[in-house]
Amino acid sequence: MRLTTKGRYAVTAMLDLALHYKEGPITLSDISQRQGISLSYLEQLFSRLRKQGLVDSTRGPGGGYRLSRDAHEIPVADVITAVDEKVETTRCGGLSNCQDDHQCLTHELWTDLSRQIHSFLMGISLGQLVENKGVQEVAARQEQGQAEPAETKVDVTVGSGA
Amino acid sequence: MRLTTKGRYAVTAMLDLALHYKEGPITLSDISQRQGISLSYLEQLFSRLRKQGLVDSTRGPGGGYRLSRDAHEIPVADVITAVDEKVETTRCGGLSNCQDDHQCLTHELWTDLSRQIHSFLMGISLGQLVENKGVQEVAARQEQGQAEPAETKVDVTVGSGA
DNA sequence: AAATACTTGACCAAAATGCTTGGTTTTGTT
DNA sequence: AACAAAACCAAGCATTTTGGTCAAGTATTT
Repeated sequence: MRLTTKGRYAVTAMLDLALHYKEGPITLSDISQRQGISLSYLEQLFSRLRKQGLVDSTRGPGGGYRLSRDAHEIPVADVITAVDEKVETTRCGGLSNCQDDHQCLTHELWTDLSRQIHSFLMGISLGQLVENKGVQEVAARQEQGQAEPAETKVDVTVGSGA
Repeated sequence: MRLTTKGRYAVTAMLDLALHYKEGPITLSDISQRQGISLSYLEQLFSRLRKQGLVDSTRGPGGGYRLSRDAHEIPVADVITAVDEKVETTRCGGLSNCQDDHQCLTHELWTDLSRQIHSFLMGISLGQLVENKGVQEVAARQEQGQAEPAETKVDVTVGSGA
């Protein structure tokens, strides 16, 4: 599980898509302007995202991209793994290159961690991010504006709030 | 929070250090041979790790590196952030470059996620990884060898096994 | 037909990666 | 004192990845 700027671009673009879900197909030009990502780089990213079935595309005038399913059904992990090709160059992958136990063991420790990170990101959907932030926005507006009924307060702390 | 191969090398090396904690100072040559990482690359990484106070060094013959504190006191997040320089080129970081709400909002969504990942990795220590794997090793040996009392069976599935 | 907008592929400069080389210091050992 | 083992340091280099440009398509709607 890698997490580079490339993945960030992809997640950002997908979040943009989630935010404008109701407006029908969104063009890459729109995303490019709103998020400050070059159009052609977006094209590369969305080529991958489409092949992974995360987005649907509509061609022709009025066309664009749409999330293939509800934002809550799209884990962040899927977006990230879609854009960076799996070149998981594990040193002792195919070959039995590990003489002593140590190399294999440490390697396993890493993959163990990697697996944990992956399943953590599988548990976070685009929908959750949007919702969390949406709730926060509303809460902030309520605090600034006037004290609305505080029943809508929701615990949105997913991590441990560092 | 980035998560690249560079961070992986660092974590792997630190895990190696944790595993051989009792043997006194560990030389980079040892780590290089065991983990298959080039010596000079290790030097670069450990320069950062030392400056961040994660390891102590001893020079001269018989010298080497040691974890500066117990492996349980070293979160994985610290190791990773130590080695990749913070070039967090946030587009609308210092400048008020965000015209419309959308750009800022999506940006916030990303940093929100990034924060969650960071705090998640703050919750995992090198010691935990070693311990988890240690338990697994023991369990595996018990299964392979002979049916020992099954009370020692422990659920070590931390992720969801993706 | 024409405009729109996705698709594909080649290509490219800049940056990061992982490593090499060649030192210098420090320090224990002989 | 001489030597060797190790940490330290810095310049440079080949490769890959990033992020992007350019150009030539193809499909769809108006």
